[in-house]
Amino acid sequence: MNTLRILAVDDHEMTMLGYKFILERIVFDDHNIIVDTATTYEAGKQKIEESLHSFKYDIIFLDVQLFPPNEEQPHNGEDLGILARQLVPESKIIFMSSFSDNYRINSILKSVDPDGYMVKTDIDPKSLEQAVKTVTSQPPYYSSKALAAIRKKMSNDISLDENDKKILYHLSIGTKTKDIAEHIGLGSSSVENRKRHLKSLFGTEKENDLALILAAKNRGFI
Amino acid sequence: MNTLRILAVDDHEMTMLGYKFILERIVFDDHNIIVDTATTYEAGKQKIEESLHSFKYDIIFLDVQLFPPNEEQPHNGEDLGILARQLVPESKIIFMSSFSDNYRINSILKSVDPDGYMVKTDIDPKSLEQAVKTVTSQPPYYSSKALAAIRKKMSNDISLDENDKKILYHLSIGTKTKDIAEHIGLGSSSVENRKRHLKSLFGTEKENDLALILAAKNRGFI
DNA sequence: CAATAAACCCCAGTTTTTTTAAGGTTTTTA
DNA sequence: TAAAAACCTTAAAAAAACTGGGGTTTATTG
Repeated sequence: MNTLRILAVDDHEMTMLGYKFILERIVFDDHNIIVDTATTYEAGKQKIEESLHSFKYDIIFLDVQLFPPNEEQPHNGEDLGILARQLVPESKIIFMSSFSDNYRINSILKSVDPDGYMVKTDIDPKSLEQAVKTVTSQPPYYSSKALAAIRKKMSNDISLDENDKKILYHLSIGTKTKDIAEHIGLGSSSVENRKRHLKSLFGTEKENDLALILAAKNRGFI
Repeated sequence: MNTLRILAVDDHEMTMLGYKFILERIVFDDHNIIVDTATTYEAGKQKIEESLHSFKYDIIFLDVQLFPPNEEQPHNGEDLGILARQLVPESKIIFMSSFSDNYRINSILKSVDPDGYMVKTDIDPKSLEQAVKTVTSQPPYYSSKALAAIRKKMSNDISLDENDKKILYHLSIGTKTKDIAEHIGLGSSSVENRKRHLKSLFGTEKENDLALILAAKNRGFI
């Protein structure tokens, strides 16, 4: 009878409890599942550090958004994921995110390369169980909506450099062109040129920024 | 009692029969599953065209390799997929491939964007059933090894243009540098430059082509 | 509604990147 | 051991990207 140790980090106490309840009920070979929980970056970090010298977590569930989306966020789930990868590279990491925000998904898949990614609306007892089992035997596990986003990205051949991606992202959150120029260290006419170029890539020449943003969203870039 | 119509195309008669046997046994709500088969591009094409004016196939399974890998291949599974997409865009297409050849996977995901992709060694009654169900309700379905390849691709931030990809591909199949130059319409010193550039991107400076190829394979480009 | 700011467009000059050709050295192949 | 291919360096040409300026249009805002 082995023990499968899971750490779940989510800022909502109640959803945490839900996860714990479901996860510990999973029947998995002759495994005994124990779930630790944390609701903040700090607490999560501490749990992981403590585990270093005793048991190590087999699976770490991380909420991307560890704060209400207004206040200053010193660290988010992505940071914790990067940290966890360094400290315990053998632990499987599964991200949970409320929105299927492609830009975020893409970014996390690159920075952390988690063993699993679940969009919250896809999460239910069944998918959780599937995630745990898949991740331990043959990762990765991506939930249905995550897969749909990944599919979009894989199926289009537009390749953008970092600056183009940043421009798209900033456009989508309403940053002004002149401020975008500052952010990425380019002159504003360069940004204008790149925007024109992007619009031609996405087939929205002569249209407004909204059309560009929508096209980029459809293709999985934002 | 609905009918779910499936077409399976694979050049091996016996595996075809295996698929048919398994697929028709799937219990799926109150669906009745009927499987048509074909063993060549031509036969597959004909079945699809015939279906246009009667029933249409809900799912089309396609083997990528429709020929023994030596002879001249006028058309392969990928071509048939592209054709099927045009003729019956509402049909779900699932590719089956013997090797988890990343270049091929990437190429098919872009050209056809199938609703499913299964590496043959992943295929068994369970995964077939899973594929059929997932693809009809919330595509896509990617088998375990396909997912692993996709994960590699998503998790690395090297972005190559078409020419670089082609160079990598040709290197991997042993095309000579001077011939590569012809193929992609560049001078040979450009190809040499690009190769140097690629080697630096993949961290194999000053090493031989094999090292580059291996690194590119590991990152999911070939 | 007017005034201001931002966005947009076009141009011309500059910088950077990519391609190319040529000549010589090393490695592979036949 | 020749011949072919690959490789490297260099310098020049070509292409692409960036920049700043000036003028027009569109949005914002007081």
